Amino acid sequence: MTATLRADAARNRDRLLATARLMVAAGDLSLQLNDVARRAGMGVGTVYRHFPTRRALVEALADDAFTALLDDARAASRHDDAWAGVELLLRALLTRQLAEPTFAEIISTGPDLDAGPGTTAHREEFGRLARTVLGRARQGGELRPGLTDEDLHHLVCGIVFALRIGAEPDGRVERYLQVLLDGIRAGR
Amino acid sequence: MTATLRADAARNRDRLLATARLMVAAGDLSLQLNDVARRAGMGVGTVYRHFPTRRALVEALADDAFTALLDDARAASRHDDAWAGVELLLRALLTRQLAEPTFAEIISTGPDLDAGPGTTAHREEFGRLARTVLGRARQGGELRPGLTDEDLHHLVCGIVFALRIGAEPDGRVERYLQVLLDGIRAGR
Amino acid sequence: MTATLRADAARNRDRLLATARLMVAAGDLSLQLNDVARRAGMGVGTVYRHFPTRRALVEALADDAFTALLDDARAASRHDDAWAGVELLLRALLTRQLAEPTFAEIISTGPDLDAGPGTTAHREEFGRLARTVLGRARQGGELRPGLTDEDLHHLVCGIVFALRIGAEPDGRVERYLQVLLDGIRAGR
Amino acid sequence: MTATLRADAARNRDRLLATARLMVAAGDLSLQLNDVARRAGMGVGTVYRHFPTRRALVEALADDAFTALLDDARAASRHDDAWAGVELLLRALLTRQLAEPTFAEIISTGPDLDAGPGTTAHREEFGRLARTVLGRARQGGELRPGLTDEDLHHLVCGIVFALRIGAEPDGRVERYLQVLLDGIRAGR
DNA sequence: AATGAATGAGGTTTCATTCAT
DNA sequence: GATGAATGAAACCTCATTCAT
Repeated sequence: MTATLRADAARNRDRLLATARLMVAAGDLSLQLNDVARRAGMGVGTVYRHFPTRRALVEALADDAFTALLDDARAASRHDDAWAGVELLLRALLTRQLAEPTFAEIISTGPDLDAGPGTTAHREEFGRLARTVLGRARQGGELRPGLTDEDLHHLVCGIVFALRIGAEPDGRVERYLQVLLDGIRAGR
Repeated sequence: MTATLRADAARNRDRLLATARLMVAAGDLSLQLNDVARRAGMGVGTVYRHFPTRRALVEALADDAFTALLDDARAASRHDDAWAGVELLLRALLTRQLAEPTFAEIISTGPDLDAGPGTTAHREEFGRLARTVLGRARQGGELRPGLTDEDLHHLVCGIVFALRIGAEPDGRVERYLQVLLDGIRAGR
Repeated sequence: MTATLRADAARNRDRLLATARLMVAAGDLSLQLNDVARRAGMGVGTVYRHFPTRRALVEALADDAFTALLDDARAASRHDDAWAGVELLLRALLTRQLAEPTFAEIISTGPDLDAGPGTTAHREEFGRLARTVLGRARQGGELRPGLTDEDLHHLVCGIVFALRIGAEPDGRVERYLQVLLDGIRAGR
Repeated sequence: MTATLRADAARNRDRLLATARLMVAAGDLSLQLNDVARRAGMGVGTVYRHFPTRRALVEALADDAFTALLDDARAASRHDDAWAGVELLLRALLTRQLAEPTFAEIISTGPDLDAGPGTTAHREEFGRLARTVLGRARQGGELRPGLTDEDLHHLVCGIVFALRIGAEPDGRVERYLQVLLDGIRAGR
């Protein structure tokens, strides 16, 4: 009984997430809960039960991307070459945002703001991994002095923003990323 | 006669702009027209007469900054040293946005979107000046190859975005700007 | 479950229609939706949910009258005497409009104009029935030649208009109707 | 001095009337004073000075038609044949309204309603003339008994309304007028 | 747990009229 | 007399959220 209900609920949740993902993919980042409900063919109440807030829905949508980023970051932290690690880390932070706009919304926001526990945990874990990766590069003198971990985080988010403006031709991603990497590399 | 009347209208317009500026300074970028009216102590109709649209108000607020930027850009285009010109240009584009968030909103948006004629003219003029400045640097081989004028425009807007995230301590502006300048400079 | 809920919604809809009918009866044909909401003691949103447009409300109000007219027209089309059928038809078209001003509004308007599907269907059905009734009279040579179905429709609406002007004493309805009937009858 | 001013004022008044006539001819019967002012290239205040009310403007626009109708009515009253007089009168009442929609608005309204003195005088004069014309026909037994002067007035306005509905092909005016004339003629 | 109708605050917009200049 | 900016009530409509069923 309860089991069946839970299965139903889980199915609903999945359907909601799928619908929301479609909307985001279609360029609708507003994710108004009424809207999501209608397109998912459910009552608004159901949506509010699963995601009491737009933010909660966004975090749920972003979760996979965040998890994937953590994997990337772990790989980066295990890389032999410190600078290669930095490059892997930043590239991952960049491309995960590009692939999932809701994740960009979450990650380019300060840590506070009524985030769910999962998001907060993810964020902290990412902070730790980034510290590792960037710390190695700093110790090796490969990272331009004066740049904090937050600086790099923000700069990558800035690149994401830059890429969102205007059309999306050619190799902008790679081009902008190289600009950033060259800009943050120590020395000359 | 008409002059005096217009003086009144101009005074109202100025008061509206001042009120709106206060709101922006207080962090309220939404600039809802009825809100502006209430805070300025005027009837809604008056606001709508002067600024039929939020966009119109934003453009009016941004106009001074845009004009100032054009001056900066002209100065940059006259600078003896090509690279110094680039630096002046980008620094101006950055700091004018930081000083006036409404200007950032206008300038980080594509050229189309129902912009007023003044804004469009400004934008075109800026495009010309930027072409001059960046063209010189390109010819001198000082600019990283492959970067278009638009790329640089977008990258600066990205830096603005990066700076808006999180608190605003220390010399972040200078730091990020240097990262950008180093990243876009040609060669080694 | 859903049934009960819908019962509620239906009750609200009915209350709205009743309120609107009172307003019309009181001579207020403007039927502004916020007004209706206030008088019905409901939120505006509720009204807009049921009737997204003044037009939708008017059509709903007119619907009963329209249905009744169709019954009348069917009866007229089955009458043995062709001319009696014409008289029944026109009298019904006249009196239904007098009884329900919103119906007069709908029926005296061209067929196009964003009408709901119900209204359009009614209108078409009425057109068919009228064609039958008037066709019989024409074939029997009882209808003044040269008058189209539309002419008669318009003339009846004109009589409605004539009756709306000035006070409403005596037997004006009957008097004007007889003028019309004599005017459209063939021959001498 | 005052003379010059008056000349100016008169010119303004004429320009306003001309503008309003254009608007009416273009199908805009709303005649919002703001609108008229803008199109006439004058301040609203000027319009309000000349025509304190939409109604005042409408009456001014209708005045010529009303005067012309009085001439027609006088001619009708002098006609040898009583019934021909009736026909002239009603035809004039009909066609003057068709030619000048503002006149239709005035004449199809009850006599009271804050009408200006000119309009009231016109209306009374028309009433007298109509009484003469129709009285003669009644005495000759040519007018269907039971029809009052007001009835005929209203019926003609009804025909105007009927003609306004739908497109305007062929000889609708003549057709509807004949229906009316046959309908109101006495006997069989 | 699911539903979706109801809510109503609050935004945008129009317009007839006034009144300072 | 002429001007037209100012007014603000009031219409219109949307939307996030609640809650009865």
